[in-house]
Amino acid sequence: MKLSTKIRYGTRALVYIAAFGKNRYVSISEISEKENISLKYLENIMTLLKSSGLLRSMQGAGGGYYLAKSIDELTLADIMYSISGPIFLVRCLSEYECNREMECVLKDVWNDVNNVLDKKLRSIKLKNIVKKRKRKIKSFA
Amino acid sequence: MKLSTKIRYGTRALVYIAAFGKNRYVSISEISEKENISLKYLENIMTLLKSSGLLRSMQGAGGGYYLAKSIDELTLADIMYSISGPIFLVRCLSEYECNREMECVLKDVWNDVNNVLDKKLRSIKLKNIVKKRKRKIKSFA
DNA sequence: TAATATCCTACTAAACTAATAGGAATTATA
DNA sequence: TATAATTCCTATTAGTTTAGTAGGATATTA
Repeated sequence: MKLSTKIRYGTRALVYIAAFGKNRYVSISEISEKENISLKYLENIMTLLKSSGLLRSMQGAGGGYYLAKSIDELTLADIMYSISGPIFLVRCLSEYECNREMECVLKDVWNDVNNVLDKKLRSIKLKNIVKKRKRKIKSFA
Repeated sequence: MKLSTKIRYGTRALVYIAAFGKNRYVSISEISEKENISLKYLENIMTLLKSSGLLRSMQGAGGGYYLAKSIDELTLADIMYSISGPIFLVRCLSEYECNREMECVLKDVWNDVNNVLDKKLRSIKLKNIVKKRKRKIKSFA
């Protein structure tokens, strides 16, 4: 139940782009430097975020990444699912293969927990995080 | 974000004991057989549950395990924490070592998610699960 | 003393995580 | 038209974690 570095770094990258990438492309090298994340590793992560449609990109000098959707639309759930696939606490919630269904009550229980988690993740939008960030920076000024 | 087999098996074992272990010792071999879990592996798991105080045991022939607390008290959170240690989605929620606190807003965000998850897990008692189980078995009768 | 348990200490194969490496393709600009 | 800056693509790898296995010591009952 630990978040992977991919999810943590990926979220930071998206928050960075959301905060500093208005009307411009943000390069991996910039994010890597400012957020202190290995360039090459971040590359892998950006690829995931792009191929699941959260980011778009522009190649070549002056190029970089930009958000594919509005910051009011993108949620933590989107980010996590893009990077690690949909979250199912137990496999039987997605695939079928349990032969103990008669006796099994835990499926419903885990499903319940899963839903609570999912709902929470969906409720946290990139916009909220960026706002929070601005308030925080201000309070230090 | 998948539950480990230890957590899944451990939970099943506890539910089994809660359901069938009134006023008697339940052996690992019985649980192993009825729940289809490798005996030796289950042994490891039971040790974890015992050493964190959820189970007590009696050695020797006729011995086995029994709940150390009431089924009204034991929650999913207890079970998960006993097996895998306290759940912190990100390390900075437990240990100290982040040098980016000034800019970091994600700590609060993850903490928020963490709390929601924790609260949910604490709300699900072994008693609820056993009740659910009985209802289900009844409905098949 | 035999059978049935837990208890204890190790070992191991497979999968997953967190990177790293090298270069090809694309684009802006000097 | 070079050159620099960028994404894109394909691999490889070291380390960690997971899921399980193995063998025997110790305790208890009958």
